[in-house]
Amino acid sequence: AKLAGYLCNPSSNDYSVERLCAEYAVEAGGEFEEEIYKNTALLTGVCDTLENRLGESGQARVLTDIELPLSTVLADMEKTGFLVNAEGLKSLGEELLERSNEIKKEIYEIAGTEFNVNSPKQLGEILFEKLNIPSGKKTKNGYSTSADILDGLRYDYPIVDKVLSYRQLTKLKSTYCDGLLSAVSEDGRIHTTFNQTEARTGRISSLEPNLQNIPVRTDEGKKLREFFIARDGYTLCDADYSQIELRVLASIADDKNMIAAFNSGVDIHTATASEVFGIPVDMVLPIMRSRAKAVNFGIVYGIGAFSLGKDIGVSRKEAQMYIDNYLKTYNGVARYMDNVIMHAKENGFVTTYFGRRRYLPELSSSNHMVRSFGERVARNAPIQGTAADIIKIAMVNVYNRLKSDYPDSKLILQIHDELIVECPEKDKDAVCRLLEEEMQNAADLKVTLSVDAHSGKNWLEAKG
DNA sequence: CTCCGAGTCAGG
DNA sequence: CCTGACTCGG
Repeated sequence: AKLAGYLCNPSSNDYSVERLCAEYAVEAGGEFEEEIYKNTALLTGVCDTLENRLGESGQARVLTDIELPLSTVLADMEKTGFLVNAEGLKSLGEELLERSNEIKKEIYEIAGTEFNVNSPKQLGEILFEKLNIPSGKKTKNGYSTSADILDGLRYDYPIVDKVLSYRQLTKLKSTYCDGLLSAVSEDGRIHTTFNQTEARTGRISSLEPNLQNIPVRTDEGKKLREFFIARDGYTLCDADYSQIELRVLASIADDKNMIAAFNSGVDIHTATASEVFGIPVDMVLPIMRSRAKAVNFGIVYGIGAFSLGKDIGVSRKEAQMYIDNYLKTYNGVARYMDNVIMHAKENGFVTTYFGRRRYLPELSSSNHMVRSFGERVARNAPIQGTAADIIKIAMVNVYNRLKSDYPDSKLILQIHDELIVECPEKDKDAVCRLLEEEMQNAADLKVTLSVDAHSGKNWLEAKG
């Protein structure tokens, strides 16, 4: 009932039978001697209603073929958990504490006073009032001290550089070293909880602890992944989709140029730059690729010139020019983006390739901000949601094949476009091939899905 | 002591 | 665009 309720309205936040009965006007009817009989009647009634709704909205298969079988897979993943090297986490935590304390002292010296660096309020006062560093005003209660503001000041003001370093170290220490350590169970493993009815796009989320946001982008953060390990005699196999969301976009927009770009085998951002700037692939400069990459991301997110300009540090006007050129190159994407909003305004919802819905009441708001938000979501949700559907299908298929062919191998984690299996060492190559095959074949799109799989004794190594 | 919003930052 | 955790401060 909960999963059916989620599919009927993924924007809700309570799928209890009680709440569902209220939402869909289900009543038990008659008198009941005991509470449990009444609850059973309500549950039966609400299941009938939801089943009908799913049939009418074309989501019956999303429930029966994706979400219900997935729930078993997720339960098994939670139960299995991920083995960690707790000693390693602990000593890294101690090292981070020492280093952050050093930096904290240096910050106090430059500031000429001791204060709580972790308090944005106090930090803002020190930096932008006491030290008169130019501020890029913002926030309700004062100055913004966020990384994107401080980043532009770090080379001119040593204290800013130190604050950013301090923040990085304390983040790693508190959220990851301490946070993960407190989540290690008796068996030495971390058992996250997967929430299957939280994300409005159809993704799953991970909490207590969140294993879907373990650092990877910085070298400092990456080290953490060495402490996520396979048990003795076992290996980790890690497989991830390459550019799944852009491939989904190329396919559902049926954009001939973007499909050709993927089929060319050239790195997609380089290929995009080559198309947009009208130059050969080998003439693409790093800055051009970087711009093209930002636009590719921006398009997937449904963002406009304002956010894009802010992201890549150019004017709104210049950003608009990039977007215009991009949409001229990928005119199928342009057509798709218009159509999806038209459809959404007509029907009040958008759908993924597999029929999953998201309702968008924001589109009929009289508030421009709210409406624009609705339009960005309308552009993004089908893409993000289709990618989520695809990896869910892959997970169910991987789970079934492992269970029959490699019963000692276990799926242990999903991170939106990535799957991790812990398998006996001798099976690692076969399991990598299995992952690649099932992930690639999870959906038949107009662009082939590309998957890279690697193995290793720890997560960092298995990432390849 | 608990709760909550805001700010910040980790991932996709 | 989609999430979750930690910290501060009320």
